[in-house]
Amino acid sequence: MDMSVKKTSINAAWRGLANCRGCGIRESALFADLTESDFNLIHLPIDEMTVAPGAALYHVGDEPTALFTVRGGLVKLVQYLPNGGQRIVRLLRTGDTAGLEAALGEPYRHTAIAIHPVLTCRIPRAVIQRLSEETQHLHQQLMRRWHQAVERADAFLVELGTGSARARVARLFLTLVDDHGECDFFGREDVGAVLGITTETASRVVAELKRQGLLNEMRPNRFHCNVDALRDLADGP
Amino acid sequence: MDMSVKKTSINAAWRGLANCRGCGIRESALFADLTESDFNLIHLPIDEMTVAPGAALYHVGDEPTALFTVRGGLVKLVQYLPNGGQRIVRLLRTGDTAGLEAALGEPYRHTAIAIHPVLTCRIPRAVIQRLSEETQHLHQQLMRRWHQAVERADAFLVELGTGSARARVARLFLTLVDDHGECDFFGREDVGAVLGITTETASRVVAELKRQGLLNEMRPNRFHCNVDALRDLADGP
DNA sequence: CGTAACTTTGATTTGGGTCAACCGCGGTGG
DNA sequence: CCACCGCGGTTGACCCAAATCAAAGTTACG
Repeated sequence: MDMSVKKTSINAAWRGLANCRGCGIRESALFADLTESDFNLIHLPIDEMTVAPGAALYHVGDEPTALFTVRGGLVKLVQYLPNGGQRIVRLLRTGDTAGLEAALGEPYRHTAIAIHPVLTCRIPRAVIQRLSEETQHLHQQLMRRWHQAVERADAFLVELGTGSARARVARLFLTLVDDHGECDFFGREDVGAVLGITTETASRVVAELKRQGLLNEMRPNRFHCNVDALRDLADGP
Repeated sequence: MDMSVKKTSINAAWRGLANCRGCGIRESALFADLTESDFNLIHLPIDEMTVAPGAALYHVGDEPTALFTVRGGLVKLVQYLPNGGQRIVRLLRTGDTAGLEAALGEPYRHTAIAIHPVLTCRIPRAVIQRLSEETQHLHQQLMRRWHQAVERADAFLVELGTGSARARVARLFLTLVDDHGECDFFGREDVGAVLGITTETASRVVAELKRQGLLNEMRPNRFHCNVDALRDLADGP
Protein backbone atom coordinates (compact mmCIF):
# COMPACT_ATOMS: atom_id res chain seq x y z
CA MET A 1 0.00 0.00 0.00
CA ASP A 2 1.22 3.44 -0.92
CA MET A 3 2.36 5.28 2.16
CA SER A 4 2.98 8.63 0.50
CA VAL A 5 0.33 11.29 0.93
CA LYS A 6 0.42 13.80 -1.84
CA LYS A 7 -0.98 17.03 -0.54
CA THR A 8 -1.99 18.76 -3.71
CA SER A 9 -2.63 22.44 -3.34
CA ILE A 10 -5.85 23.86 -4.65
CA ASN A 11 -5.43 24.95 -8.20
CA ALA A 12 -8.71 26.03 -9.64
CA ALA A 13 -9.40 28.51 -12.37
CA TRP A 14 -12.35 30.78 -11.80
CA ARG A 15 -14.73 30.73 -14.71
CA GLY A 16 -17.18 33.38 -13.55
CA LEU A 17 -20.52 33.43 -11.83
CA ALA A 18 -22.81 30.61 -12.79
CA ASN A 19 -26.04 31.19 -14.61
CA CYS A 20 -28.12 28.44 -13.06
CA ARG A 21 -31.24 29.31 -15.02
CA GLY A 22 -29.48 28.41 -18.22
CA CYS A 23 -27.34 25.57 -16.90
CA GLY A 24 -26.88 22.77 -19.39
CA ILE A 25 -27.32 20.06 -16.80
CA ARG A 26 -30.32 21.60 -15.07
CA GLU A 27 -32.37 18.40 -15.06
CA SER A 28 -29.66 16.38 -13.38
CA ALA A 29 -28.26 19.13 -11.19
CA LEU A 30 -29.09 20.02 -7.66
CA PHE A 31 -31.18 23.01 -8.62
CA ALA A 32 -33.22 20.94 -11.03
CA ASP A 33 -36.75 22.09 -10.39
CA LEU A 34 -36.32 25.41 -8.70
CA THR A 35 -38.86 27.98 -9.78
CA GLU A 36 -38.11 31.46 -11.01
CA SER A 37 -39.01 32.90 -7.63
CA ASP A 38 -36.70 30.49 -5.90
CA PHE A 39 -33.76 31.82 -7.83
CA ASN A 40 -34.51 35.29 -6.58
CA LEU A 41 -33.66 34.06 -3.10
CA ILE A 42 -30.07 33.45 -4.12
CA HIS A 43 -27.83 36.41 -3.72
CA LEU A 44 -24.64 34.71 -2.76
CA PRO A 45 -22.32 33.97 -5.64
CA ILE A 46 -22.25 30.50 -7.14
CA ASP A 47 -18.84 30.22 -8.72
CA GLU A 48 -18.16 28.13 -11.74
CA MET A 49 -14.64 26.80 -11.84
CA THR A 50 -12.39 24.33 -13.56
CA VAL A 51 -10.17 21.98 -11.60
CA ALA A 52 -7.09 20.39 -13.13
CA PRO A 53 -6.38 16.65 -12.73
CA GLY A 54 -4.67 16.02 -9.42
CA ALA A 55 -6.02 19.18 -7.83
CA ALA A 56 -8.53 19.05 -4.97
CA LEU A 57 -11.99 20.57 -4.69
CA TYR A 58 -11.65 20.32 -0.92
CA HIS A 59 -9.69 18.40 1.71
CA VAL A 60 -10.78 16.47 4.77
CA GLY A 61 -10.80 18.94 7.59
CA ASP A 62 -11.34 22.08 5.48
CA GLU A 63 -14.01 24.46 6.70
CA PRO A 64 -17.20 23.04 5.16
CA THR A 65 -18.22 26.27 3.49
CA ALA A 66 -19.61 24.96 0.24
CA LEU A 67 -20.71 21.96 -1.74
CA PHE A 68 -19.92 21.26 -5.38
CA THR A 69 -21.93 20.03 -8.31
CA VAL A 70 -19.90 18.24 -10.93
CA ARG A 71 -20.73 19.55 -14.39
CA GLY A 72 -18.09 17.60 -16.23
CA GLY A 73 -15.04 15.42 -15.66
CA LEU A 74 -14.37 12.80 -13.00
CA VAL A 75 -13.81 13.28 -9.27
CA LYS A 76 -12.53 10.79 -6.71
CA LEU A 77 -13.52 10.90 -3.06
CA VAL A 78 -10.67 9.49 -1.02
CA GLN A 79 -10.34 8.54 2.62
CA TYR A 80 -6.99 8.02 4.29
CA LEU A 81 -6.33 4.91 6.32
CA PRO A 82 -4.73 4.93 9.76
CA ASN A 83 -1.62 3.31 8.26
CA GLY A 84 -1.21 6.12 5.75
CA GLY A 85 -2.68 4.29 2.80
CA GLN A 86 -5.69 5.58 0.97
CA ARG A 87 -8.90 4.21 -0.42
CA ILE A 88 -11.15 5.75 -3.03
CA VAL A 89 -14.69 5.40 -1.72
CA ARG A 90 -16.60 6.88 -4.64
CA LEU A 91 -16.30 8.28 -8.13
CA LEU A 92 -18.39 11.29 -9.09
CA ARG A 93 -19.37 12.29 -12.61
CA THR A 94 -21.52 14.83 -14.39
CA GLY A 95 -24.61 15.60 -12.36
CA ASP A 96 -23.23 14.30 -9.06
CA THR A 97 -22.68 16.33 -5.92
CA ALA A 98 -19.53 16.48 -3.80
CA GLY A 99 -19.36 17.58 -0.20
CA LEU A 100 -23.09 17.27 0.54
CA GLU A 101 -22.24 17.10 4.22
CA ALA A 102 -21.41 20.79 4.10
CA ALA A 103 -25.13 21.50 3.76
CA LEU A 104 -25.50 20.15 7.29
CA GLY A 105 -22.46 22.00 8.56
CA GLU A 106 -20.70 18.68 9.07
CA PRO A 107 -16.97 18.47 8.38
CA TYR A 108 -15.96 17.06 5.01
CA ARG A 109 -15.58 13.32 5.28
CA HIS A 110 -13.33 12.91 2.23
CA THR A 111 -10.82 14.72 0.10
CA ALA A 112 -12.23 15.36 -3.37
CA ILE A 113 -9.67 15.26 -6.15
CA ALA A 114 -10.16 15.69 -9.89
CA ILE A 115 -9.05 12.73 -11.99
CA HIS A 116 -10.06 14.18 -15.31
CA PRO A 117 -10.32 17.94 -15.88
CA VAL A 118 -13.40 18.99 -13.93
CA LEU A 119 -15.94 21.73 -14.42
CA THR A 120 -17.80 22.42 -11.22
CA CYS A 121 -20.15 24.87 -9.52
CA ARG A 122 -19.25 25.85 -6.00
CA ILE A 123 -22.41 26.52 -3.99
CA PRO A 124 -21.94 28.24 -0.64
CA ARG A 125 -23.42 26.48 2.32
CA ALA A 126 -25.50 29.54 3.14
CA VAL A 127 -27.27 29.35 -0.21
CA ILE A 128 -28.24 25.77 0.38
CA GLN A 129 -29.47 26.37 3.88
CA ARG A 130 -31.44 29.42 2.85
CA LEU A 131 -33.10 27.69 -0.07
CA SER A 132 -33.69 24.47 1.75
CA GLU A 133 -35.71 26.34 4.34
CA GLU A 134 -37.68 28.32 1.81
CA THR A 135 -38.55 25.79 -0.84
CA GLN A 136 -39.87 22.26 -0.83
CA HIS A 137 -38.24 21.63 -4.19
CA LEU A 138 -34.74 22.02 -2.94
CA HIS A 139 -35.47 19.94 0.12
CA GLN A 140 -36.64 17.10 -2.06
CA GLN A 141 -33.61 17.43 -4.26
CA LEU A 142 -31.25 17.37 -1.30
CA MET A 143 -32.83 14.21 0.02
CA ARG A 144 -32.60 12.61 -3.38
CA ARG A 145 -28.93 13.50 -3.55
CA TRP A 146 -28.36 11.89 -0.24
CA HIS A 147 -30.23 8.85 -1.27
CA GLN A 148 -28.10 8.68 -4.39
CA ALA A 149 -24.95 8.95 -2.33
CA VAL A 150 -25.98 5.97 -0.24
CA GLU A 151 -26.81 3.94 -3.31
CA ARG A 152 -23.49 4.71 -4.85
CA ALA A 153 -21.68 3.79 -1.69
CA ASP A 154 -23.47 0.46 -1.53
CA ALA A 155 -22.84 -0.19 -5.20
CA PHE A 156 -19.18 0.51 -4.66
CA LEU A 157 -19.07 -2.02 -1.87
CA VAL A 158 -20.96 -4.71 -3.70
CA GLU A 159 -19.82 -4.25 -7.29
CA LEU A 160 -16.27 -3.15 -6.81
CA GLY A 161 -15.44 -4.93 -3.57
CA THR A 162 -16.60 -8.42 -4.49
CA GLY A 163 -15.24 -11.09 -6.79
CA SER A 164 -11.96 -11.60 -8.62
CA ALA A 165 -9.72 -8.78 -9.77
CA ARG A 166 -10.78 -9.42 -13.36
CA ALA A 167 -14.45 -9.16 -12.48
CA ARG A 168 -13.88 -5.94 -10.54
CA VAL A 169 -11.97 -4.30 -13.35
CA ALA A 170 -14.68 -5.36 -15.79
CA ARG A 171 -17.36 -3.81 -13.58
CA LEU A 172 -15.36 -0.63 -13.24
CA PHE A 173 -15.21 -0.28 -17.00
CA LEU A 174 -18.92 -0.95 -17.24
CA THR A 175 -19.66 1.89 -14.82
CA LEU A 176 -17.54 4.22 -16.96
CA VAL A 177 -18.57 3.47 -20.56
CA ASP A 178 -20.79 5.86 -22.47
CA ASP A 179 -23.51 4.63 -24.85
CA HIS A 180 -20.98 4.28 -27.66
CA GLY A 181 -18.98 1.77 -25.65
CA GLU A 182 -16.16 4.22 -25.11
CA CYS A 183 -14.68 5.56 -21.91
CA ASP A 184 -11.88 7.63 -20.47
CA PHE A 185 -9.84 5.65 -18.02
CA PHE A 186 -7.25 6.67 -15.45
CA GLY A 187 -4.04 5.74 -13.66
CA ARG A 188 -3.49 2.21 -12.43
CA GLU A 189 -2.73 3.41 -8.93
CA ASP A 190 -6.20 4.96 -8.70
CA VAL A 191 -7.74 1.86 -10.21
CA GLY A 192 -6.14 -0.14 -7.45
CA ALA A 193 -7.40 2.25 -4.77
CA VAL A 194 -10.93 2.00 -6.16
CA LEU A 195 -11.00 -1.78 -6.37
CA GLY A 196 -8.99 -2.65 -3.31
CA ILE A 197 -6.22 -4.35 -5.29
CA THR A 198 -2.59 -3.44 -5.91
CA THR A 199 -1.36 -1.19 -8.70
CA GLU A 200 0.48 -4.11 -10.26
CA THR A 201 -2.58 -6.33 -10.35
CA ALA A 202 -4.63 -3.49 -11.83
CA SER A 203 -2.03 -3.02 -14.54
CA ARG A 204 -1.76 -6.73 -15.27
CA VAL A 205 -5.50 -7.19 -15.64
CA VAL A 206 -6.01 -4.15 -17.86
CA ALA A 207 -3.05 -5.15 -20.00
CA GLU A 208 -4.44 -8.65 -20.40
CA LEU A 209 -7.90 -7.41 -21.33
CA LYS A 210 -6.25 -5.30 -24.00
CA ARG A 211 -4.36 -8.31 -25.33
CA GLN A 212 -7.56 -10.34 -25.40
CA GLY A 213 -9.24 -7.61 -27.42
CA LEU A 214 -11.95 -6.84 -24.85
CA LEU A 215 -10.45 -3.38 -24.59
CA ASN A 216 -9.10 -1.29 -27.43
CA GLU A 217 -6.93 1.65 -26.41
CA MET A 218 -7.62 4.35 -29.00
CA ARG A 219 -5.24 6.81 -27.38
CA PRO A 220 -3.62 6.76 -23.93
CA ASN A 221 -6.36 5.88 -21.40
CA ARG A 222 -9.16 6.26 -23.91
CA PHE A 223 -10.78 2.89 -24.50
CA HIS A 224 -13.32 1.29 -26.71
CA CYS A 225 -14.86 -1.63 -24.78
CA ASN A 226 -16.50 -4.88 -25.77
CA VAL A 227 -19.39 -4.31 -23.42
CA ASP A 228 -21.01 -7.72 -23.76
CA ALA A 229 -17.80 -9.60 -23.09
CA LEU A 230 -17.11 -7.38 -20.08
CA ARG A 231 -20.57 -8.14 -18.74
CA ASP A 232 -19.84 -11.85 -18.93
CA LEU A 233 -16.64 -11.33 -16.99
CA ALA A 234 -18.39 -9.16 -14.43
CA ASP A 235 -20.90 -11.81 -13.41
CA GLY A 236 -19.05 -15.03 -14.12
CA PRO A 237 -15.73 -15.70 -12.44
CA MET B 1 -19.96 -18.13 -2.47
CA ASP B 2 -23.24 -19.34 -1.06
CA MET B 3 -25.73 -19.76 -3.86
CA SER B 4 -28.75 -20.49 -1.67
CA VAL B 5 -31.19 -17.67 -1.13
CA LYS B 6 -33.16 -18.12 2.02
CA LYS B 7 -36.44 -16.31 1.63
CA THR B 8 -37.50 -15.92 5.20
CA SER B 9 -41.12 -15.04 5.70
CA ILE B 10 -42.04 -12.08 7.82
CA ASN B 11 -42.53 -13.14 11.38
CA ALA B 12 -43.02 -10.15 13.59
CA ALA B 13 -44.93 -9.89 16.82
CA TRP B 14 -47.00 -6.78 17.28
CA ARG B 15 -46.24 -5.06 20.51
CA GLY B 16 -48.78 -2.27 20.35
CA LEU B 17 -48.85 1.36 19.35
CA ALA B 18 -45.71 3.23 20.17
CA ASN B 19 -45.66 6.06 22.64
CA CYS B 20 -43.03 8.26 21.02
CA ARG B 21 -43.27 10.95 23.66
CA GLY B 22 -41.98 8.54 26.24
CA CYS B 23 -39.62 6.58 24.02
CA GLY B 24 -36.49 5.43 25.78
CA ILE B 25 -34.25 6.27 22.88
CA ARG B 26 -35.78 9.64 22.07
CA GLU B 27 -32.44 11.44 21.82
CA SER B 28 -31.01 9.03 19.32
CA ALA B 29 -34.21 8.26 17.48
CA LEU B 30 -35.65 9.83 14.40
CA PHE B 31 -38.21 11.86 16.29
CA ALA B 32 -35.56 13.26 18.58
CA ASP B 33 -36.50 16.90 18.86
CA LEU B 34 -40.08 16.99 17.78
CA THR B 35 -42.18 19.39 19.81
CA GLU B 36 -45.44 18.58 21.51
CA SER B 37 -47.38 20.24 18.71
CA ASP B 38 -45.52 18.19 16.13
CA PHE B 39 -46.76 15.01 17.72
CA ASN B 40 -50.32 16.18 17.31
CA LEU B 41 -49.82 15.98 13.56
CA ILE B 42 -49.37 12.24 13.75
CA HIS B 43 -52.56 10.30 13.45
CA LEU B 44 -51.34 7.26 11.63
CA PRO B 45 -50.32 4.38 13.84
CA ILE B 46 -46.66 3.84 14.61
CA ASP B 47 -46.41 0.17 15.44
CA GLU B 48 -43.91 -1.23 17.84
CA MET B 49 -42.89 -4.76 17.00
CA THR B 50 -40.36 -7.43 17.77
CA VAL B 51 -38.61 -9.35 15.02
CA ALA B 52 -37.06 -12.76 15.61
CA PRO B 53 -33.54 -13.56 14.39
CA GLY B 54 -33.66 -14.60 10.76
CA ALA B 55 -36.93 -12.79 10.07
CA ALA B 56 -37.06 -9.78 7.76
CA LEU B 57 -38.29 -6.26 8.42
CA TYR B 58 -38.72 -5.85 4.68
CA HIS B 59 -37.49 -7.33 1.42
CA VAL B 60 -36.04 -5.78 -1.71
CA GLY B 61 -38.98 -5.04 -3.93
CA ASP B 62 -41.63 -4.77 -1.20
CA GLU B 63 -43.95 -1.78 -1.42
CA PRO B 64 -41.99 0.94 0.38
CA THR B 65 -44.75 1.78 2.82
CA ALA B 66 -42.76 2.44 5.96
CA LEU B 67 -39.36 2.95 7.49
CA PHE B 68 -38.13 1.41 10.71
CA THR B 69 -36.20 2.71 13.68
CA VAL B 70 -34.17 0.10 15.49
CA ARG B 71 -34.77 0.30 19.22
CA GLY B 72 -32.76 -2.76 20.12
CA GLY B 73 -31.00 -5.73 18.59
CA LEU B 74 -28.98 -6.02 15.40
CA VAL B 75 -30.16 -5.79 11.79
CA LYS B 76 -28.30 -6.68 8.62
CA LEU B 77 -28.97 -4.98 5.29
CA VAL B 78 -28.20 -7.42 2.53
CA GLN B 79 -27.95 -7.08 -1.22
CA TYR B 80 -28.05 -10.05 -3.53
CA LEU B 81 -25.41 -10.47 -6.21
CA PRO B 82 -26.23 -11.35 -9.81
CA ASN B 83 -24.66 -14.79 -9.28
CA GLY B 84 -26.99 -15.53 -6.37
CA GLY B 85 -24.53 -14.79 -3.61
CA GLN B 86 -25.17 -12.12 -1.04
CA ARG B 87 -23.28 -9.33 0.61
CA ILE B 88 -24.13 -7.57 3.85
CA VAL B 89 -23.69 -3.87 3.18
CA ARG B 90 -24.46 -2.51 6.62
CA LEU B 91 -25.24 -3.42 10.20
CA LEU B 92 -27.83 -1.39 12.09
CA ARG B 93 -28.07 -1.07 15.85
CA THR B 94 -30.08 0.81 18.46
CA GLY B 95 -30.91 4.28 17.22
CA ASP B 96 -30.34 3.51 13.54
CA THR B 97 -32.94 3.71 10.81
CA ALA B 98 -33.74 1.07 8.20
CA GLY B 99 -35.47 1.69 4.90
CA LEU B 100 -34.97 5.47 4.84
CA GLU B 101 -35.53 5.37 1.10
CA ALA B 102 -39.21 4.72 1.77
CA ALA B 103 -39.51 8.33 2.93
CA LEU B 104 -38.80 9.33 -0.66
CA GLY B 105 -41.10 6.70 -2.08
CA GLU B 106 -38.10 4.92 -3.56
CA PRO B 107 -38.09 1.12 -3.63
CA TYR B 108 -36.21 -0.63 -0.86
CA ARG B 109 -32.63 -1.15 -1.90
CA HIS B 110 -31.88 -3.98 0.54
CA THR B 111 -33.50 -6.76 2.46
CA ALA B 112 -33.39 -6.03 6.19
CA ILE B 113 -33.04 -9.10 8.39
CA ALA B 114 -32.75 -9.35 12.16
CA ILE B 115 -29.58 -11.02 13.41
CA HIS B 116 -30.33 -10.62 17.09
CA PRO B 117 -33.90 -10.27 18.41
CA VAL B 118 -34.97 -6.81 17.29
CA LEU B 119 -37.34 -4.27 18.77
CA THR B 120 -38.41 -1.77 16.17
CA CYS B 121 -40.88 1.01 15.44
CA ARG B 122 -42.58 0.89 12.07
CA ILE B 123 -43.28 4.41 10.84
CA PRO B 124 -45.62 4.70 7.85
CA ARG B 125 -44.28 6.64 4.93
CA ALA B 126 -47.21 9.04 5.12
CA VAL B 127 -46.28 10.07 8.66
CA ILE B 128 -42.76 10.93 7.59
CA GLN B 129 -43.87 12.88 4.57
CA ARG B 130 -46.50 14.76 6.50
CA LEU B 131 -44.15 15.69 9.30
CA SER B 132 -41.25 16.47 7.04
CA GLU B 133 -43.37 19.05 5.26
CA GLU B 134 -44.67 20.56 8.46
CA THR B 135 -41.64 20.78 10.68
CA GLN B 136 -38.05 21.85 10.23
CA HIS B 137 -36.98 19.57 13.06
CA LEU B 138 -37.92 16.41 11.28
CA HIS B 139 -36.35 17.58 8.07
CA GLN B 140 -33.08 18.18 9.81
CA GLN B 141 -33.27 14.79 11.45
CA LEU B 142 -33.97 13.07 8.17
CA MET B 143 -30.97 14.71 6.54
CA ARG B 144 -28.79 13.71 9.44
CA ARG B 145 -29.98 10.14 9.13
CA TRP B 146 -29.06 10.17 5.51
CA HIS B 147 -25.71 11.63 6.26
CA GLN B 148 -25.18 8.92 8.83
CA ALA B 149 -26.10 6.25 6.33
CA VAL B 150 -23.46 7.51 3.92
CA GLU B 151 -20.85 7.62 6.64
CA ARG B 152 -21.66 4.09 7.67
CA ALA B 153 -21.47 2.91 4.13
CA ASP B 154 -18.07 4.49 3.66
CA ALA B 155 -16.82 3.12 6.95
CA PHE B 156 -17.96 -0.32 5.90
CA LEU B 157 -16.00 -0.03 2.70
CA VAL B 158 -12.85 1.30 4.28
CA GLU B 159 -12.76 -0.49 7.63
CA LEU B 160 -14.26 -3.81 6.74
CA GLY B 161 -13.16 -4.09 3.14
CA THR B 162 -9.46 -3.34 3.57
CA GLY B 163 -6.56 -5.29 5.04
CA SER B 164 -6.06 -8.90 6.09
CA ALA B 165 -8.84 -11.16 7.32
CA ARG B 166 -7.46 -10.87 10.87
CA ALA B 167 -7.55 -7.07 10.72
CA ARG B 168 -11.09 -7.06 9.38
CA VAL B 169 -12.37 -9.40 12.04
CA ALA B 170 -10.66 -7.29 14.69
CA ARG B 171 -12.32 -4.14 13.36
CA LEU B 172 -15.69 -5.85 13.26
CA PHE B 173 -15.39 -6.74 16.93
CA LEU B 174 -14.32 -3.18 17.71
CA THR B 175 -17.45 -1.81 16.05
CA LEU B 176 -19.57 -4.14 18.17
CA VAL B 177 -18.11 -3.92 21.69
CA ASP B 178 -19.92 -1.99 24.39
CA ASP B 179 -18.04 0.13 26.96
CA HIS B 180 -17.42 -2.93 29.13
CA GLY B 181 -15.50 -4.63 26.34
CA GLU B 182 -18.27 -7.14 25.77
CA CYS B 183 -20.30 -7.87 22.68
CA ASP B 184 -22.85 -10.20 21.16
CA PHE B 185 -21.53 -11.82 18.04
CA PHE B 186 -23.19 -13.80 15.27
CA GLY B 187 -22.90 -16.63 12.78
CA ARG B 188 -19.70 -17.13 10.78
CA GLU B 189 -21.57 -17.08 7.51
CA ASP B 190 -22.81 -13.57 8.23
CA VAL B 191 -19.36 -12.55 9.39
CA GLY B 192 -18.04 -13.67 6.05
CA ALA B 193 -20.73 -11.78 4.16
CA VAL B 194 -19.92 -8.62 6.10
CA LEU B 195 -16.17 -8.81 5.61
CA GLY B 196 -16.05 -10.21 2.12
CA ILE B 197 -14.29 -13.43 3.17
CA THR B 198 -15.39 -17.05 3.28
CA THR B 199 -17.23 -18.67 6.16
CA GLU B 200 -14.26 -20.94 6.80
CA THR B 201 -11.79 -18.10 7.03
CA ALA B 202 -14.12 -16.22 9.36
CA SER B 203 -14.37 -19.28 11.59
CA ARG B 204 -10.63 -19.90 11.56
CA VAL B 205 -9.77 -16.35 12.52
CA VAL B 206 -12.33 -16.11 15.30
CA ALA B 207 -11.25 -19.50 16.65
CA GLU B 208 -7.62 -18.44 16.64
CA LEU B 209 -8.36 -15.16 18.41
CA LYS B 210 -10.12 -17.17 21.08
CA ARG B 211 -7.11 -19.46 21.46
CA GLN B 212 -4.81 -16.47 21.73
CA GLY B 213 -6.96 -15.05 24.49
CA LEU B 214 -7.90 -11.86 22.65
CA LEU B 215 -11.47 -13.08 22.78
CA ASN B 216 -13.15 -14.85 25.65
CA GLU B 217 -16.41 -16.60 24.84
CA MET B 218 -18.55 -16.28 27.98
CA ARG B 219 -21.46 -18.12 26.41
CA PRO B 220 -22.18 -19.00 22.78
CA ASN B 221 -21.49 -15.89 20.70
CA ARG B 222 -21.17 -13.64 23.72
CA PHE B 223 -17.60 -12.37 23.94
CA HIS B 224 -15.39 -10.42 26.24
CA CYS B 225 -12.73 -8.69 24.13
CA ASN B 226 -9.21 -7.49 24.74
CA VAL B 227 -9.91 -4.17 23.13
CA ASP B 228 -6.33 -2.86 23.11
CA ALA B 229 -4.92 -5.97 21.52
CA LEU B 230 -7.70 -5.89 18.91
CA ARG B 231 -6.86 -2.30 18.10
CA ASP B 232 -3.25 -3.28 17.45
CA LEU B 233 -4.40 -5.99 15.08
CA ALA B 234 -6.82 -3.62 13.36
CA ASP B 235 -4.15 -1.12 12.32
CA GLY B 236 -1.08 -3.26 12.06
CA PRO B 237 -1.02 -6.24 9.65
C1' DC C 1 -31.76 -40.41 20.19
C1' DG C 2 -31.22 -38.95 15.71
C1' DT C 3 -30.81 -35.54 12.49
C1' DA C 4 -29.98 -30.96 10.89
C1' DA C 5 -27.42 -26.80 11.26
C1' DC C 6 -23.29 -24.67 12.54
C1' DT C 7 -18.47 -24.50 13.85
C1' DT C 8 -13.98 -26.03 13.64
C1' DT C 9 -10.09 -28.21 11.61
C1' DG C 10 -7.20 -30.30 7.90
C1' DA C 11 -5.11 -30.72 3.19
C1' DT C 12 -4.42 -28.63 -1.05
C1' DT C 13 -4.62 -25.08 -4.52
C1' DT C 14 -4.38 -20.56 -6.27
C1' DG C 15 -5.13 -15.61 -7.00
C1' DG C 16 -3.07 -11.88 -5.99
C1' DG C 17 0.56 -9.56 -3.12
C1' DT C 18 5.46 -8.36 -2.97
C1' DC C 19 9.82 -7.12 -4.75
C1' DA C 20 12.39 -5.94 -8.54
C1' DA C 21 13.59 -5.02 -13.18
C1' DC C 22 12.49 -2.94 -17.56
C1' DC C 23 10.24 -0.19 -21.13
C1' DG C 24 8.65 4.08 -23.38
C1' DC C 25 7.83 8.73 -23.29
C1' DG C 26 7.87 13.64 -22.25
C1' DG C 27 10.54 16.93 -20.09
C1' DT C 28 14.87 19.47 -19.11
C1' DG C 29 19.13 21.17 -19.07
C1' DG C 30 23.89 20.88 -20.72
C1' DC D 1 20.24 18.33 -30.46
C1' DC D 2 20.85 14.75 -27.55
C1' DA D 3 21.90 12.53 -23.00
C1' DC D 4 19.77 12.05 -18.79
C1' DC D 5 16.02 11.68 -15.72
C1' DG D 6 11.73 10.51 -13.71
C1' DC D 7 7.27 8.73 -13.89
C1' DG D 8 3.69 5.64 -15.25
C1' DG D 9 2.85 1.30 -17.15
C1' DT D 10 4.15 -3.46 -17.86
C1' DT D 11 6.20 -7.83 -16.83
C1' DG D 12 8.62 -11.59 -14.33
C1' DA D 13 9.68 -14.61 -10.28
C1' DC D 14 8.47 -15.95 -6.04
C1' DC D 15 5.57 -16.40 -1.93
C1' DC D 16 1.75 -16.31 1.07
C1' DA D 17 -2.99 -15.56 2.70
C1' DA D 18 -7.14 -17.03 1.76
C1' DA D 19 -10.22 -19.90 -1.24
C1' DT D 20 -11.62 -24.50 -1.99
C1' DC D 21 -12.76 -29.13 -1.02
C1' DA D 22 -13.61 -32.34 2.52
C1' DA D 23 -14.55 -34.22 6.96
C1' DA D 24 -15.01 -34.39 11.76
C1' DG D 25 -16.71 -32.27 16.09
C1' DT D 26 -20.75 -29.58 18.60
C1' DT D 27 -25.08 -27.98 19.72
C1' DA D 28 -29.89 -27.57 19.35
C1' DC D 29 -34.03 -29.65 19.04
C1' DG D 30 -38.10 -32.45 17.42
